[in-house]
Amino acid sequence: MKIVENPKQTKTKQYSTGEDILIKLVNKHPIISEILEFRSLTKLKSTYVDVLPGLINPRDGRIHTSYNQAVAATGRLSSNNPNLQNIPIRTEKGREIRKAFVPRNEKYTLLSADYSQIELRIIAHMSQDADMIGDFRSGLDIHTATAAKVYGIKLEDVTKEMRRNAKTVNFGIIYGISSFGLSERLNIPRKESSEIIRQYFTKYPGIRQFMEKTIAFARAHGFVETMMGRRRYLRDILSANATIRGFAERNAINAPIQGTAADMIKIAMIDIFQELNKRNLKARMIMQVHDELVFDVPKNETEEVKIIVADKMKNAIHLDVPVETEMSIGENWLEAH
DNA sequence: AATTTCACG
DNA sequence: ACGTACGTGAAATTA
Repeated sequence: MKIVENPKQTKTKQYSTGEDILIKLVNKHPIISEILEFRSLTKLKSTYVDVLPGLINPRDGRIHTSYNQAVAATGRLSSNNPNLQNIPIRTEKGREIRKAFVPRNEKYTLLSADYSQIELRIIAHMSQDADMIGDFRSGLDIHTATAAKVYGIKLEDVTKEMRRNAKTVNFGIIYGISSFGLSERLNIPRKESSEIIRQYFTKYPGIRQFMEKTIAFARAHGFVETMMGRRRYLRDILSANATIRGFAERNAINAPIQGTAADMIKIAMIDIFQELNKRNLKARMIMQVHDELVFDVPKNETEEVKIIVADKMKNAIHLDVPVETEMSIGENWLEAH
């Protein structure tokens, strides 16, 4: 429609119309926001609403997924046929879909338990960064603490926008951030994003050292490891092509963190399974969504199961920072979350 | 069959 | 000069 100077194109020379691109064009033409709304609604309809009812098993009236243990390179599970690890939650209409996931009958309730900021806690532990460990130990809201450090202000002076930016930065750290990537996500100039990253590494020097050490290890050995010794091999870590090498370096940083979180929840799942059996409880672990476990629990077992789940999740792998979980129950998956 | 987009953590 | 945040799976579109 010629509403932008240099339209971004995909590698096959088509005009990019992904959400990130369109959002930047919302003010250029009234059609843009209509397209975005249409896209989000048709996504929900075609992927979930039109499909899931047909997948109900007539034998038991329930939907069954498969969990793959040897697909994700980091050690995470993946879920398919259908994927129950990407059920909507972020939009209002999406949340209606999540409400359809309910306990087996009226005597049962759904219990959801999830780890709080587990990957950041793991990077704090693995890097042994004194400041980040201190922030977690003092029970501070980590994104607020990061904002105060990066902007050089007091905790109480952190605005919502600053906290939101710091949260984006913290996520970026886990993924192997670049100033370009951060500038795109925060919609700020490269100069500003570079400055934020520079400040971040000044305040959390252990994090930078951990990243450098991890990449050096990958160069020397050709793989990186989680705390439990799970390896990810990185064949491109010595590539002469900077782009390809950059991907491998970000994988080197991310895999030990994401992979350790995967190890942790898997250990918790084994321990919980055994404990439920040992106590002859009727509660059943029915789903895993990377940092969350969902249980179908007889209402009279809820208090006992909550204690077991919290204990096994928190104590699966010891970290030098607290490991915290959030849990709640509900008449559907949205309420329980 | 490959690519693009978008749902989730 | 170049490309650019990690991990998935499913549906629609393109070639």
